[in-house]
Amino acid sequence: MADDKKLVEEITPMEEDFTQWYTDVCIKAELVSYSSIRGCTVFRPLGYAIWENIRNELDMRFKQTGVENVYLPMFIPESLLDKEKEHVEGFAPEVAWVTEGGLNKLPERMCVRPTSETLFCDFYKDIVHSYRDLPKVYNQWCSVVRWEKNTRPFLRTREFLWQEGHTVHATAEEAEERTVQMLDLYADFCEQILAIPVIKGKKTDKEKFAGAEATYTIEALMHDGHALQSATSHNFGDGFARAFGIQYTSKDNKLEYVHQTSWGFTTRTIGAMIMVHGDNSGLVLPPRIAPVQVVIVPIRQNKEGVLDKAHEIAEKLGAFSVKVDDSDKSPGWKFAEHEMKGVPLRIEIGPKDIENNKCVAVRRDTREKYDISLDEVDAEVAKILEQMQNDMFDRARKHRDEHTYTAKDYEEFKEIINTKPGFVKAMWCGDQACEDKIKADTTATSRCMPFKQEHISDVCVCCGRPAKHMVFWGKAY
RNA sequence: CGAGGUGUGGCUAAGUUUGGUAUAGCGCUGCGUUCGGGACGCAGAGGUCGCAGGUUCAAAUCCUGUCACCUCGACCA
Repeated sequence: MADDKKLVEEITPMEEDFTQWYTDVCIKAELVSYSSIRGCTVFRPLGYAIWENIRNELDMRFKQTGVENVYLPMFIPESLLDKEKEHVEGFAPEVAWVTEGGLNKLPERMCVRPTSETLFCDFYKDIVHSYRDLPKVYNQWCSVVRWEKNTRPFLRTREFLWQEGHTVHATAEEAEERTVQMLDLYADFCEQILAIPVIKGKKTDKEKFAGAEATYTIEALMHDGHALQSATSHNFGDGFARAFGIQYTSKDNKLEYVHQTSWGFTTRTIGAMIMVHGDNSGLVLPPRIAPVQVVIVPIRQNKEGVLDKAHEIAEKLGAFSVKVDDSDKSPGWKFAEHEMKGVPLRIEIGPKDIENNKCVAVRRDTREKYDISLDEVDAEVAKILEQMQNDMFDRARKHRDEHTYTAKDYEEFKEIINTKPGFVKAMWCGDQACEDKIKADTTATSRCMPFKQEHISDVCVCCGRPAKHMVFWGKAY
């Protein structure tokens, strides 16, 4: 009983206080630490390793679609940021400015990039001249700074890591194709690797990116029923091209403006992963993204042969990322520790097992135990991890579906949004006034107009006028 | 920026009302015994009580000022 008490003291149960649970997991699983820089966190090895795995997998997928990586400066002169009106208005409230260099005041202040559209545009205007120069499909991995007032680990920090892809194309069709292609790529990645089911759709004008013609998004539902935008892909049309003068000569010798896109995926999605899969013992990592997939805990490790056997098993599991925990902590301590850190599979090996030529494997998500013969440990582990990955996705999808409701009229809408955490599907007339009213009345926002439209009713859930779109609504992070 | 709250070893706190040797638990170091769900014994290390003034024989404690951080709102990946 005393042991149980200690366990619950470590992490606040999510039923009690989801926000506190989330913070506890981030800190106690050693994903991040608060730093002495307000609003910025330190990525500790586990947190950064997750990001590295995300980056490696995404980068590989990008490159398969023709993406090339570049790196642009982190400073943007004010005059450059000012060139696209909507864009600068969208970002102005949250940029950090550099006003001095060395001992001298700068002639023009520069911001630390909050996003790099303007820099890419400034660059593209110099290197794009002919239709032969197109398309350019560039991406950069970097950090950006947005001077947020309220911050939370992963979800909102003043500096965060991301990738930002910026492309230029000859035609509007090609740009649109790329925008959707990258959204699909993000969605597949989230579902296959992070085991997070997502809704693909288009943002309303109110919610779209500052300066974009259209913004596409993938939206996920967290365990507490809040929505989280997990990646976005924007089609800029030729708006930025006109502001920055990015023109090329076409095959028939006409001067044309390029069409552009940008798309981004951030460390925020690590927060999504925590909030979709985690439980009261801590983090639960999908096997395909876990930095350590299998941890081997020797029992009575000082006894002759036990550690050797543990390392022997690790060697047999060479196809996976395996760690033998031979620290001098007690086995019980190790169990709790690795559960907190979300290691998908634990293998226990002790003298009794060695006698029987077996080991015990325990799944992190269900705590299901398996007796595995040492002769087929690699095949069995592969099977369990595969099953776990699939089960995690299925569970998350089931949770989302069970927390997705439909509303036909405003009373029903308000009732659901205020009492049942989750998505609400409802029709919308297309007028921003209704979005504003809904937000004022309920704090819910339009998450997206899903590609898979459904007909729920003929009229807008808010004003009763003829409906144009079915919208996913929800309270968002 | 608006409203609340908190600053005492690495962490969590007690002590502040009523001034009088700086406390506890966890963690950390060493040695030994343990080991199938957060083990135990013994011995140690570690703090100018957020900062600056002031009152006093004496300040973590009282007074003045200041800084930092947290939570909740409005804004946002």
